[in-house]
Amino acid sequence: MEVRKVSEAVIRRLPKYYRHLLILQKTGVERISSGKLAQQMRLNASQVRQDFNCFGGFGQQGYGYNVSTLLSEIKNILSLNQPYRAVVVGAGNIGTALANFEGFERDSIAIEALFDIDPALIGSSINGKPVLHTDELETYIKKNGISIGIIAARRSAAQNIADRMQAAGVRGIWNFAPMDLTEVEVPVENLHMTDSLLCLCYKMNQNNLYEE
Amino acid sequence: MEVRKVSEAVIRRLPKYYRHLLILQKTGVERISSGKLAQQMRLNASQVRQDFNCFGGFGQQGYGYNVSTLLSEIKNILSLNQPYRAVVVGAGNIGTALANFEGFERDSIAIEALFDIDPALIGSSINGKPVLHTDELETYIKKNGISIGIIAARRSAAQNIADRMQAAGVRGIWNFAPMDLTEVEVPVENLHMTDSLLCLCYKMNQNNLYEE
DNA sequence: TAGATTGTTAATCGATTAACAATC
DNA sequence: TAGATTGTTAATCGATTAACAATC
Repeated sequence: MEVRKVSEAVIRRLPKYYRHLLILQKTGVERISSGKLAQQMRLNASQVRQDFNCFGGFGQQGYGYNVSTLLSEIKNILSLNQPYRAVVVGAGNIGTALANFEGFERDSIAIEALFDIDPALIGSSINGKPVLHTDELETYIKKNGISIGIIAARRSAAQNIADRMQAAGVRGIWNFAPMDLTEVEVPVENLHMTDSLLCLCYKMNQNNLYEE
Repeated sequence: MEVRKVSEAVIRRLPKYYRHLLILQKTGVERISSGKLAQQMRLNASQVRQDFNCFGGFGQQGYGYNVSTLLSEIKNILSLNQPYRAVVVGAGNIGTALANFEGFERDSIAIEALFDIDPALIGSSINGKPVLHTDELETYIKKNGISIGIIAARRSAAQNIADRMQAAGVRGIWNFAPMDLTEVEVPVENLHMTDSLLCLCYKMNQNNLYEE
């Protein structure tokens, strides 16, 4: 299975396929054609086939795709067959919400600890996860084989945290701080909540009909 | 200022311009060229000019763009010159984080109440915002002129909530539930946190160099 | 005026969609 | 075998980038 440059657009669709296939499997659907899948997900059948063929052909002419096979292939493409250990820096609203959220566990992504500089928080725990002083970040990452660093701190601290996470050896950074990190070699996924909300404000005031 | 179909890609860049210009203004920068702005934001100068020209020309040949003017134009494009009242359905992790988050207020977006069906939560308040029973959703939206509905409930409830929000008159929906809403006429912005995390997992396992 | 930089048209690049031969 | 549907190539569409005349 030879993987070439996969476009960002394709990558962003992968979790959607994954989600949808999980539902299909749970519903007991055994096979699905690109046409049906496209219809359900509001995509184009050609696009679905093109997407899958970025990673090799998982289908069978005249039959379609076996849901379980496809699901496990996509799970594999997303590298969800290995566990991930994560830490969150910033035990504020977002950090707390993430620590309380159980949904990542299905994908074997476990938040193991939080870090903050607020003395009132240090030593406490959130959903059973310890809140430690940010000074201990590097040591903890190294000692516990943490591969994902989550930045849920204020903007002004984000770059420094990213640098330190990277130096300590994380393999990826999930950034909630509303800024673009620079000089980071590991992959960064930004999740800027406010940006999304502002896009909504924009769209709310366009008189375009939102009905493709 | 004649506005034609603005592409999704352009729309998604608008909040980033807004954010960056806010910083420039705060730093006391008075004017900026498309070239400089592009460099700072890691975009292309032509792209920057094209983007702005979707909405009319805000610049001046030989000078560039006045930061304050440009900022206020973009603020205007994003329709941030009006206040928005919002409610959140689902007073779980995400709902609580949103209610506690003060960052939206700068943009005059105020979360006024939360809704849930858990009797243990109803009657309480989060960051001064009441948690009400979801049965009261429609009444509240109508009575208080709520324009944004935020869905932070579980997947299985999301479509129903969306339908009810829309019927009650919200002008836009911000959806955190991991599913695609259907039959909604008002604009919907999806924010699927898990999708973003899964994209990170994908990228963490590609041996591409992430260094454009 | 000369230099800088926009607004805008044209060229390029990439992603989506269509078409169809291969084949289960 | 006939029908269905993939994998894949070709066509189309749209977004990004380049180029440059207009003009401050």
